[in-house]
Amino acid sequence: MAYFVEVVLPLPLPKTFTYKVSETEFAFIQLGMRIAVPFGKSKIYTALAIELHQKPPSLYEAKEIHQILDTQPIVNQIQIEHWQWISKYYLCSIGDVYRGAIPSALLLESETVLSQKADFDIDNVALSDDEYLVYEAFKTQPTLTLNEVMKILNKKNVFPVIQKLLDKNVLKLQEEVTENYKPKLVRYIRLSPEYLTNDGLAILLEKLKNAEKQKQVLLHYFKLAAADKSKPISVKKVLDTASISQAVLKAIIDKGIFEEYTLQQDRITFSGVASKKELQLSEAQTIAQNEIVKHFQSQNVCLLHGITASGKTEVYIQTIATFIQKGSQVLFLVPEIALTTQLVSRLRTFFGNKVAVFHSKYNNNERVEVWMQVMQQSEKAQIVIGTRSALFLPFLNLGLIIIDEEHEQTFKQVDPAPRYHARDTAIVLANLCKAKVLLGSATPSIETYYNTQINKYALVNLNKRFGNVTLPEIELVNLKEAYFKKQMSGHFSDTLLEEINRVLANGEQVILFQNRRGFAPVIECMTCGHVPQCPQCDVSLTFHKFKNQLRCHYCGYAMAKPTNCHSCSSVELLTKGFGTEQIQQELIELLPNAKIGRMDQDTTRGKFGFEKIIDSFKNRELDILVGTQMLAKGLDFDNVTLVGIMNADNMLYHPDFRAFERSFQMMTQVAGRAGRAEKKGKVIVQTYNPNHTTIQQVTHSDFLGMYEEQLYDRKIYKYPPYFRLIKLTLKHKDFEKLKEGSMWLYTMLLQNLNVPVLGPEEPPISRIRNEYIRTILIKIPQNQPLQGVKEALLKMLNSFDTVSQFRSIKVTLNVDVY
DNA sequence: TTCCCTCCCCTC
DNA sequence: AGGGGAGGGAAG
Repeated sequence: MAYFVEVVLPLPLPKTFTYKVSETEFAFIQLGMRIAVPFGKSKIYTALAIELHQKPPSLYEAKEIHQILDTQPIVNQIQIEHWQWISKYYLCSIGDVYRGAIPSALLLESETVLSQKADFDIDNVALSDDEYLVYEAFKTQPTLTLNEVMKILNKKNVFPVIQKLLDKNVLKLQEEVTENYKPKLVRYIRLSPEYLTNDGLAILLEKLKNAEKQKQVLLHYFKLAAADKSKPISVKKVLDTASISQAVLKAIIDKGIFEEYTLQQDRITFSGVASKKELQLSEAQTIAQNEIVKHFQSQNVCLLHGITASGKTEVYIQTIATFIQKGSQVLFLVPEIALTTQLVSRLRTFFGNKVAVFHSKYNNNERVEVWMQVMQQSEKAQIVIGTRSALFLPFLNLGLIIIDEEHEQTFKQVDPAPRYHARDTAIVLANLCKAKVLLGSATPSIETYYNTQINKYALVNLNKRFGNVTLPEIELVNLKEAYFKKQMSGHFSDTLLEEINRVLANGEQVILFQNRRGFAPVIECMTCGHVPQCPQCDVSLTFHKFKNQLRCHYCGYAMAKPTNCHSCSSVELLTKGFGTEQIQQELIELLPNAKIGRMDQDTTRGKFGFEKIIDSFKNRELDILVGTQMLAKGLDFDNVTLVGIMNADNMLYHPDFRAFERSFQMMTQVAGRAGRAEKKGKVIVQTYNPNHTTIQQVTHSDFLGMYEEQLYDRKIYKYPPYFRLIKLTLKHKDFEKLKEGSMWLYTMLLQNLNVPVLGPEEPPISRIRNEYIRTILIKIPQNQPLQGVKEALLKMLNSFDTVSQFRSIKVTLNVDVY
């Protein structure tokens, strides 16, 4: 009887693959275990077992597996089902999902490594020519890979030679697959047991009479031990907190006074202790929380629409508590890593050590640790706070998923596949786990709000700001008028400057919002109008003042800032537009006494870059914080009473059906940073279009007005929630071929799909890294079966692939493009 | 993704 | 003729 295992490979391949296993292996393997398999000529991949069967494949001979890597499944059945849904819905391969879902430390690397046996004696053995060549190679290097052997022997099939060398005891095979994950070991010291008594102590002091430095170590150790009796004392801590050298410590350990020992440590630890503080909900919060609980009896998804600073977090915490009591796991998704820090400390105040964090800035080993804790349903990871990828953790007992700032576009993955939306994918996961989903936002997305209106999701409103702080007053400044009347200094209107001065004089803080990083986007020649372009992409180069460079944000191309125009040699070059860097620069000149910080992608690189800026602003080391949209995301600053939006218009006129919705969300969110705690806030919006409906809606906090208006537009212009969108992106180096191919595909789709198809369109950036780009947009009406259209689409793409001249055009699919 | 094969172009 | 690079197909 033959036995087989069906596996998923971490590659973008549409199929699963069949491997042969022995009867013992067949009995041992459980679905969800990792299995190393040979694939292709020489590579070994970490595959995942998803089916066991006894049907021999008819068209080929199945290869044997290489090795079973686990003793327990590391992926559960719910996950596999979830992945299959993702792959089907978002039109990608399950291998893509697998690769994106698993921490890469669990995907082992393969490389067959040969090394020479130490005890081999050449005189006793006769070697053939080939064998001798391999033997010789070890004189120049300690190890050889299979590929290197192939090169040395200049042939493909080197296995017979290697086998002979193994038989003749010339070489050995090293472990081909190495586990990447390494537990972290920490060195600790403790006093040797014989000195633990009072007598012992006296002897000890006597012993160290002449070793002043070592006595210091001892005393310091006692001090640390007294500070926290239960905590072990690490070598690092001793060295860090006292001026003691490694050598002194080593000496005292060598004397037998201290013992050294190591413990495996969790990489992710939190300082500070949980104070089981009672949560005080306001009346409005209590009502909202009760409503949520009530809705969860009949519905699986509930939207908490709470205005900025209404205290949604307290409601979340209270809701989490009800699930924690039942012993369920809770997943808390946030749009940005940056938001985890504040949130973690708040949640830990109530749930102590039950809170774990998972996001992409964690390194591989840290991620594996959280993965394992979730898998073992460890208490340490009963609540997981994470960004979208935390959805893929191996939950088995998930009770609740919270998605904070539900409207954020960062929940949608753009590249690489799987291009999933975390909110929608979470709802599917919750269904598989029989869990509930709580969405929260001050500015819900049109789609989500629509779903509450058709009773697909429940809706709970929270309309009062916490502590009854009133909403900030919003003042519009007409830029056109201000420039005309010369009431501007640089990019600052007099109104804004006056307010900044007033607020600073009160000892309060200011946030300035400019949704563009860098100094100035482009450099233009005053004489001929020439703007330097990227040689590989269809974009203007961005000026970065700090490095005095022109850079392409798409391919990374960089050049020194030219001193004269490359087109006409004029030296009159002018910067156009402005970013956060320039705002900061102007402020320094306008307000030389103010301390000004900047928060954008450029200043928040690194693991703790973000925290540093946030903390110094919180601690009032900074008076003014200039930043991009990062500022808009649920951060709490209790001393900010003024928010300035430098230019409301550049968001408004994005060529995107969501432009108004997004502008509303962003401005409302930024405005919400003003006036927390007891202080009333003020917001100043500088714009060329003070009468624009969206800006008026922001000014009057008119979410419903925005919703109704946008919904109407969406219906008329065929956009979500009335139509589902699939965007096809076609890329090729040859402009003509791409043009022809995209037209061909467009025509095919239009004729066969029976739904609106737009395109083929040249996107605003029509060339990146020397590849031309075209897009096609498919709009699927609500009443049309989605899967049917998707299947037809895949069929069209298949026939596109059979046309030989188009085959080399790369097509990517983005379902529910955001 | 990786590898191998084929085809084509360029150089010797 | 031979080497090198690009493009296409297959992998169990």
